Amino acid sequence: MKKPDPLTRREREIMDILHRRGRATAHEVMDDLADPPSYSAVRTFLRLLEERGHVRHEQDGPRYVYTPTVARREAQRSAIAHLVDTFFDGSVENAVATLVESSKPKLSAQELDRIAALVAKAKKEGR
Amino acid sequence: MKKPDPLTRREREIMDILHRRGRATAHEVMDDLADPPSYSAVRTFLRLLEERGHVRHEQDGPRYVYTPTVARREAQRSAIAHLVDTFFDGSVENAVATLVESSKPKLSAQELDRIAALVAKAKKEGR
DNA sequence: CATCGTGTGCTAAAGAATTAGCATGCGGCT
DNA sequence: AGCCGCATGCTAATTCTTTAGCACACGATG
Repeated sequence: MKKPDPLTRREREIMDILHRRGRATAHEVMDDLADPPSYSAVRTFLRLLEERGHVRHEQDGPRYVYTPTVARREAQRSAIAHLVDTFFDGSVENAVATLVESSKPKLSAQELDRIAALVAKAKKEGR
Repeated sequence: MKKPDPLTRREREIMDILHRRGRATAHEVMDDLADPPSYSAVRTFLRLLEERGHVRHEQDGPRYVYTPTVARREAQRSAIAHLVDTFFDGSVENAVATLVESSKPKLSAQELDRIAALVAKAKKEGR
């Protein structure tokens, strides 16, 4: 069972940064915040997030480096599931369509080929 | 110019519901909330969201029906952009891969064909 | 070995979000 | 007409977020 434990605005922002970077110190998180509060405040959030199990830290020399506890793969999956459900009426097809069409910079021929290959592979495996 | 005007937790939840449903009354929004507050509170949020331009209402008989002001297409695009940036390192290709692989129920052969067609079309147009 | 720089932990004040309650209006029914 | 049901608008209190400040530890440096 999961307990959603909803994140607040700042917490969400910080988690997004950690997901984007994979791992980060308090300073790095702060640098990535659009409208950062004090260093002290950032650290408080990281500590809180750790207490609630969203984040873990490891010591790197004198400082802490934080990483999300949820595996990247899992985080990706659930983010995508939420997106498809919320904005695409559950239709993966529509989501892919928008993804491919509205991506910028435009996808290169190579990328499109790789995507096509991947779709073909899914089809083969699907039967 | 855009002003982010960050949404709070409840506001985000409510906007998500509106995006999912397209349009909804206060009661319907409330029904979709996992852990709903009072009807009164829900209405307050809708009023606030309207004041800040996220939502508009039209009168339907005796009651208000709310819809997001941002066009669905736009909302989809920006949600996707954020997702790709946050969880896929900017790689549309990776996002599509995860989308196709981890979708459940699994995509049907028909759906995969349509996706392939759409990728092919993008390729043709891209040159 | 004192001092400075850079790290952490904790705490409490300031501010924003979240919530419920009350007043009010309108239409239908008896 | 009076009353009930259901809608809205507004406001104020509570609760949770968000923030900064202070105390302390450790290593490097002069």
